[in-house]
Amino acid sequence: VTGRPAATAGGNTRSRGGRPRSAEAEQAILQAALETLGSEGYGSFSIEAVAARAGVGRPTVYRRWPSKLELAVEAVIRLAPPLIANDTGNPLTDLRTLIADLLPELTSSAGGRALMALVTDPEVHAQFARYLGEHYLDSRRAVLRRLISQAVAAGQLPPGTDPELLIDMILGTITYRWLTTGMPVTRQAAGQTADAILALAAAAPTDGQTAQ
Amino acid sequence: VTGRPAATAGGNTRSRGGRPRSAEAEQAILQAALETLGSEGYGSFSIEAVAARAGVGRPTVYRRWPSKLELAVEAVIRLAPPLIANDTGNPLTDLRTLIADLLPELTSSAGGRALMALVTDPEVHAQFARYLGEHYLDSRRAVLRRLISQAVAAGQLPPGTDPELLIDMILGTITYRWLTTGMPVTRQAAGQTADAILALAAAAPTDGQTAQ
Amino acid sequence: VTGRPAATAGGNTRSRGGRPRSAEAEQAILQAALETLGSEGYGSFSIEAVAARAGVGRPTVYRRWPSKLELAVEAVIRLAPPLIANDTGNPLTDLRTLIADLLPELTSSAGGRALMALVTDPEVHAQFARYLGEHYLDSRRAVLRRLISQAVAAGQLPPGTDPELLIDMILGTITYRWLTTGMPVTRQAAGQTADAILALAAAAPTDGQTAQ
Amino acid sequence: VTGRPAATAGGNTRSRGGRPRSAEAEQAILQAALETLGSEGYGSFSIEAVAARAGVGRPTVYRRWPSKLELAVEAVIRLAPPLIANDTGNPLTDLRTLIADLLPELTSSAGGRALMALVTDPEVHAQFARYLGEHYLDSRRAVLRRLISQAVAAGQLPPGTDPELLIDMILGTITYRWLTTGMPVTRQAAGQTADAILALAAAAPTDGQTAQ
DNA sequence: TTATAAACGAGACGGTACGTCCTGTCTTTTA
DNA sequence: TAAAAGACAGGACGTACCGTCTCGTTTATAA
Repeated sequence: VTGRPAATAGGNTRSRGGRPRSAEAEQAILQAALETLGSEGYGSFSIEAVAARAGVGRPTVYRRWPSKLELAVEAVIRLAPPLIANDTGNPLTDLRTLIADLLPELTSSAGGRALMALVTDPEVHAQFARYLGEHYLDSRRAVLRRLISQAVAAGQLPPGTDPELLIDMILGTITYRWLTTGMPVTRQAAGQTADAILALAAAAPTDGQTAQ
Repeated sequence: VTGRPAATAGGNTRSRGGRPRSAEAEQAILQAALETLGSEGYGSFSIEAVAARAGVGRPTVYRRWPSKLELAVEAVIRLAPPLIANDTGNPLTDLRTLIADLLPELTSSAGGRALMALVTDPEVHAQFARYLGEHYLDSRRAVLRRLISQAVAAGQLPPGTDPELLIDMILGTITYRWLTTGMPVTRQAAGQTADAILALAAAAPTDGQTAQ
Repeated sequence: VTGRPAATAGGNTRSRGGRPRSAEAEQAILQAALETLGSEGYGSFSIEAVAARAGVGRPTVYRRWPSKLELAVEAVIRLAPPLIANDTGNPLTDLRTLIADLLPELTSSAGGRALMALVTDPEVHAQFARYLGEHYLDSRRAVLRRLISQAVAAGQLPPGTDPELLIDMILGTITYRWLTTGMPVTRQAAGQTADAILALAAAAPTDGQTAQ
Repeated sequence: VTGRPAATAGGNTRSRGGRPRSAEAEQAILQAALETLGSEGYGSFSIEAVAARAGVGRPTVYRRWPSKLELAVEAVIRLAPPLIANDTGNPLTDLRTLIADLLPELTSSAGGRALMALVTDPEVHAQFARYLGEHYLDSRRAVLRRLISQAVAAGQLPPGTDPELLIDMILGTITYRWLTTGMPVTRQAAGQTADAILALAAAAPTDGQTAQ
């Protein structure tokens, strides 16, 4: 893998004549892939099944994505809904609410479970962590980072707060609990954990360096 | 799955006659499974390959473990080395050192990567989170919990410290970073992250409730 | 194969001490073998199935018969009913009746089909033709041969009649038809064919040599 | 079995798209099957071995023939050489020569033994007797039937001769002897038996009915 | 317009692994 | 010391997908 997994998209390299690739087929494949991922999991996710569900020949899939891994990544990224924060005027509350909403949805919905399957799969992560970061995670972290900055500016978090560490702590802790206990992530549990971590961050000494 | 995945001998149920199962075969299978997991990853981990590497017939594997999932879990659990903490007299330092040693090894060694593959696989975690917890994770958490209690007793951490939350925060944060960045976990990075989180925990107000 | 396939029977070789072989087991195995042969055919005839049906361990079968071939032969031979001719005073009629009765039973009953499976299996026949002849076929041919001799003595068949050829012609023709058409052998069809061949034999010139 | 065992292309049914089946693969499989049948016998005849010998994937075999039985039948039928009679002007001699040549070859050559294995296997015969007859045996019987008709026309055999019975008698007798004695069928033995039976048939009274 | 080039669905190709069944051998306990 | 029970290494079974490769058809651009 070269860092850019799919030989798809672009659209600009319409080199010479011939029938162009069908946008309908592409959409149907991605949709079918996401549904299959959500219902079967990544382990039982087969190109054969995706092609069949999309009503498409197998080579039509391979023409676009060289392996089921690339396909799965693309499906999740392209079809994921954007992350949007409320704006109540209280950034810390907004952050807390966002987390409490995000994590349950991420660990239970079809697309969310598909994404978690990809993020937590060791083979995927070795090859696609950077790609996933650039095309998916970074933009979502930016939302959280902005809320944290606003909270610092509003005096709700100390000036020395490391936003990256705080993001990883909140998401990492909840995810880790989900992984190791297998219990579903409820809004309440996610909110409580976020609260506890934010409380710790808020109590950090102003002059101290929490930085890593 | 019934919570105890393998029908692999409590050893006591030698009900009636018949040749007993070969302990050598069992050991060879587990060893081969662990090596295969480490070198190939869980995705390309096949019972066929394990049986061949162990010099054993395929049915001999199936007799003990009904699927590759059960086999992989068992191999990791049974062959994992115990978690042992130093005792320098400073529990916080011991904890920091343990984390700085544990995580790099966990995310790079053969057995460690196999374990991470299992813990982070969504299908595994759904079926085996409880089993993994009881047979593997709980005993290891206990070591960390003990160190935290000692640190609280020594006044290094405030009395209200929630040990479970602290453990999840440290392990979760580092694991999450590893998963989302794909970068190897170095001793230094793990140590720094542990330091930062422990500093936050140490700075928490004594009378406040960090509890969840 | 040594000509005497089974290390069984005898009963006299109770050489040294120890638990004697169970006659019940032996009988149960032979009976189970015959039933299995009749219902499944020689192709799907497995030692495993025979042992299970007989309520016996697999090694108990192997201890007596080294392969399923030996077992099948033994089962057919030991459990086959004797061939008994009527005696109406007319040897040709007796012969005709015997054939008309024998062949349908041979090609439809459990034991009969088992025997046919053995006789007509090319691998069996190569290894066991002599053994089968000595222990089974020869004694049955003798009955037919006696009837033919009586018919010759009674002037119903010419003096030059070759009894062996006549037997092979009658049995061979009917068997061959059964094999190549797959149609069940009825009493009527067997009788008609026997009649036609006996008529040919009866019409042979007295002084001529039919001999082979 | 539907009477036509293989879904193996009348060749005309190229209904809808898709890569057509490889004629090379088909030929290689049939050839390999015939060789394996001849050298191993039907009992040890495995699809696995055939596929390997043909240099073909196992599913490629199963795609054409649902079981080893269908494959074996097809291999024998499709690759069998045609039966061709001499024409010396004396039909009875031609018939006698044909039999004396045919039977030894049938019971000793690779393809011949394969065919005998199929014809004499009780499971095969129950399912494929009609199919074998229509696609193989009938055309070969026609050659013999023609010779017999010529012999009748030439006065060498009586007018009432039943050609079917005569064919079954000759082939059945020789085959039966081969099966029950296990001795190889020599030209001489086959010729002598044919002579004896033809002599009986020739001596039948002209006005009598030998018919069945 | 008419080639031409490429995508399309369909499906066969050589393979690999699956999980099951049976083979013939070997232990172990029970009688 | 044989019997029953059952595990052993091995190997074939028939199935499901893999990723690649023809096919015959369809569809746009380029000549």
